[in-house]
Parts: sequence; C-alpha cells; structure tokens
Amino acid sequence: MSLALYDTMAREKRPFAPTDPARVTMYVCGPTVYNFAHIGNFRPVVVFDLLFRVLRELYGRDAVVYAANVTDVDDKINKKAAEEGVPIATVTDRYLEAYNADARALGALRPTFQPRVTETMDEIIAMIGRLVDNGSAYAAEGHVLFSTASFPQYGQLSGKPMDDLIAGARVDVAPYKQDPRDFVLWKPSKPGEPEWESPWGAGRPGWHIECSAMIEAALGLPIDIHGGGIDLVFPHHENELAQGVCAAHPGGHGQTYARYWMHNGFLNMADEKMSKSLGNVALAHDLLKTYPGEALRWALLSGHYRQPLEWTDTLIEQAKTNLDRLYRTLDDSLREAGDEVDEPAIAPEVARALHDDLNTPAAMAALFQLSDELRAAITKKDKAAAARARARLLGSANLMGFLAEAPQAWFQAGADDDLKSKVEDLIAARQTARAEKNWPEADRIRAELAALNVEVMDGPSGATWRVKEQA
RNA sequence: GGCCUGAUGGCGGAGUGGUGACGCAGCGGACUGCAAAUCCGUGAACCCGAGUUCGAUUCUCGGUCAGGCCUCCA
Repeated sequence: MSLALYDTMAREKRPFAPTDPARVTMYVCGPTVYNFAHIGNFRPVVVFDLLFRVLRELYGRDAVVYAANVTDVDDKINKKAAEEGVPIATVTDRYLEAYNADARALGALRPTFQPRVTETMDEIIAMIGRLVDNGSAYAAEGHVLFSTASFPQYGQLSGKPMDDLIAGARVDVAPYKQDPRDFVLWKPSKPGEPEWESPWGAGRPGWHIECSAMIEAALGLPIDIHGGGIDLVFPHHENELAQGVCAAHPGGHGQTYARYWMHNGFLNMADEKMSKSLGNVALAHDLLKTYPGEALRWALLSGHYRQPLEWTDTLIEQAKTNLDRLYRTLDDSLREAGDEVDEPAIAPEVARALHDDLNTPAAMAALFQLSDELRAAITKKDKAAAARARARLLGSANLMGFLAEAPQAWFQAGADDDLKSKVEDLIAARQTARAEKNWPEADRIRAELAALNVEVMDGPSGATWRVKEQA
C-alpha cells in the first residue's frame, strides 16, 4: 500500500513519506483569474485533486493540508478591469467564482486554503525584506531583484545549466539587473494600475514571490508536495524555490523547499498545444454545458498525468460511454439485486494503481473489472455478492471522484420535471400497447420518445429510459 | 542552438526482458416483437537500424518523427 510519486527534482519515482504523517502538506499553482479558465487549466486541478483524495485516504481526512493559490494581481487582470472600467476585484471575484464552480463540477474538492495575492501582500513584502536584508536580493531603480548568484543550487530543479541560461536569454536584459538570470521580486506599477506601499516604493509583487510567501505562511517549509503544470518548472518553480529557501537560509545550504515536485503534462488540442495565442481554446465553462463534469474528469484522467493528452471530442465521448457502462451496471444492480448495502471498500487493485504514481488508466481498468464482477453477481441473482461487489465498485470509483451521482440522475440528466412526467405517461401507454401485442403502436410511441431525445429500454422488470444526447 | 519528454492495434491508452492490460469501434453468435443493454466468441500493435541476451516491444547506442521548455502560459 505504499505510495510512490515521480519527483521532477530527482527525475525518478520515489516512495512517498511525509515529514509529518499527521500533517501532510501540498501546494499547487492555481489560476490567474482574468477570464474563464480553459480545460487545460483544469488538468492539474483534477490530477492534484485525485492526489489530495488519495493522501486523505492514506493519512486521514484532516491530516492533509492542501493550498492552491489564486493570482489576483496581474497585467491581464489590469487590462480586463480597465476595459470594463471596474476595480480589479470585480474582475477577479467574478472569475474566481466561475473557476471554483467549474472545479466543483469536475469533481474537485475544495483545497484547504485558497490564498490570494491581494490578501498575502504583507507576507510578500516581509519576505522580500528578509531577502534584501540577508543579501539574497537587491533593490535597483524601484525594483527588487533576486540575486541568482547568491544561490549556488540555482537551476537544479529544471536541470538548466547556468551558462545556457545566460547565453540563451532571448529577451533584452534590463539594465538594472546584476545578472541576466536575476528576476523581479517587486516592481513599480504602471500609472493608473493598482499599487501597494513597500519600503522600495509603491508597486506590486513579481510573479514568483506570491507562491513562496503563501507556502511559508500557510504551510511552512519544507512542504511535502509541490505541484503544477510542466511548463512551470522553469522559470516559475525554479525561482520560487530559490527565493523561498533563501528567505530563511541565505545561500540555500542544502535546505529543502518542497520534498516532491510533481508536474502534469499538457493537453494537446488538434495536434497542437492548446494556447490562447493560437486561439484553439476550449473553456471548461462551455464544455460543461455540453458534457457532464464527470465525463470531463474521466477524459482528463484517461491518460497518465505526466503524459501529454490529446484533447478531442472523441475522447470526451468515449469518457461518457465508459461512465455509462459503469453507471448501467450500478443501475442494474440496484434494480435487479436489491438495495442491500455493504461497507464501501476500496479495491486493492485500484489502490495499487493509484499508489503507483497515480496510474489512472490502470485504475480505470480495475474499475471495469469490478463492474464485471458486479455484473456477474447480478446475473447470478446473488444479492449478498452483489452488495459486496457494488460496495467495492462504489468505494473505488468514489475515491477517484466518479460515480458520485445516482444512476437515474446520470442517465436522465437534462430532463426537467415536465419532460419526466411526459415520458412516464408515454411509457405507460406503450406498456399497454405491448401487453396487447400492438407492436405498431408500441413502435410509434418509441419513435415519439426518440423525438424527445429519449431512449426506452425494455427490461425484465419494466421499461427504463434515458436521455440520449445531453446538450 | 541548449535542455527534456515521447513514438504500442482502426481510435484512446497502460504495462512488461519470455504465451502482448483495459475501454471504444469492427466482425460472428445468443438474447429481444423491434431496439437498447447484457453475455459468448473473434480479427487487430509494440517507429527504423545496430548492440547486449538463450530470448527485446521492454535494456544500450545511433537515426527518424512528434511534442514541450529556454518568453506570459496548466
């Protein structure tokens, strides 16, 4: 039952052992809230939610502390607020709310903390102050910069050779930098933009410092797990690590910032990286209007989290079909084998797969096996075995954030009460026709139901129905 | 240019030094008034070359191709 996680820093899978099993800490880089987030933004949300669930199962519900930040100070936010002529909080509140709603729809539990930059300003400024005081950072022309030369281990996480970073610098080096690799901790705001008072003049924090400050304040160093998208390895996490460690220990001196670094791969849209500049984005907000959140979650987890995932309509539809199969077995078991209940249990095969660096495809395969076992019990009309198998399927699927709905609700999603009663009436009429072997009439009613986007299925214990296409 | 991943059947996608998961789709059959579901059966893959080995899809090297990072980005 031991958990192993792939650590970006070590570049290998390592057995996971928290510093303190009574307080397991995890931090994941969250969204910049200036617009609806696209589906790619939700891959880490879902992946690390799964890890959160696994850790809670392993160490106890209250033993895992999970912080995911919210960036609510940013150029894109400023731009949006200016366009709308509203304070930035109007923009950030709006999109944070939408983001959380989307995350919830995708089955993600709320993180323990969701710190915002605007609410962490004091800690950020204090941390920068310490970095300046202990010689890890310097002020110049209204900016404060981190001195990468002060941190010998700089570049270790991303594996970037120091020389390359200097030689490969593609952007013009700002004149106030002592070293091209140095990065901003604090900078002046442009006229008209929000600014905060600091010992180095009014301005705003640089991109990376918020995470270091939040981690120190909310979790404490070293944290057990730090997660995010693969693209954040450099420069974001490299810089975060450097400043986070040096704030307490100038020069680093072998101090650990995060004990396990985890990074999820990208979603590819139509053979290309999904990117806002290419315009091939799919907003989770929009997808959720067409597909059930669980289906999107299944699709996001259908490949291993470190691999790139091809995001296509087919993938989502297959995810839906896969869940249909599981829900159908569940539904049949409830109807044919009674509602006798057993203690929910997590199947060992599912646990084993998830503990192996979150091998979700293998875990899903195990779910299908559990479904088959339940199906076999239903066929044999073995109620006790069915109850047992159902408890294992449900317990395992729930751990992964699946089968959270009642089967009826899953299959009849999108049907309002009006449609439901109409369908019930038609089915009753059809039952009468079938009893009289009036097949033409029965088929006519089937067609009528089909026109309502409803499919009827005749079973041994009566007819059931479902919404065919959910849109 | 530097660094780093990956290349598995029609599709998605695990995994393994030795009889090649799982799901979807296909085909044949059972069941069904019809249909759906379900069940049984079935065809189908490990990029190329060299090396290591009794044996490689799995290890090593080279190549090709694809993707990522080096700049805001999950």
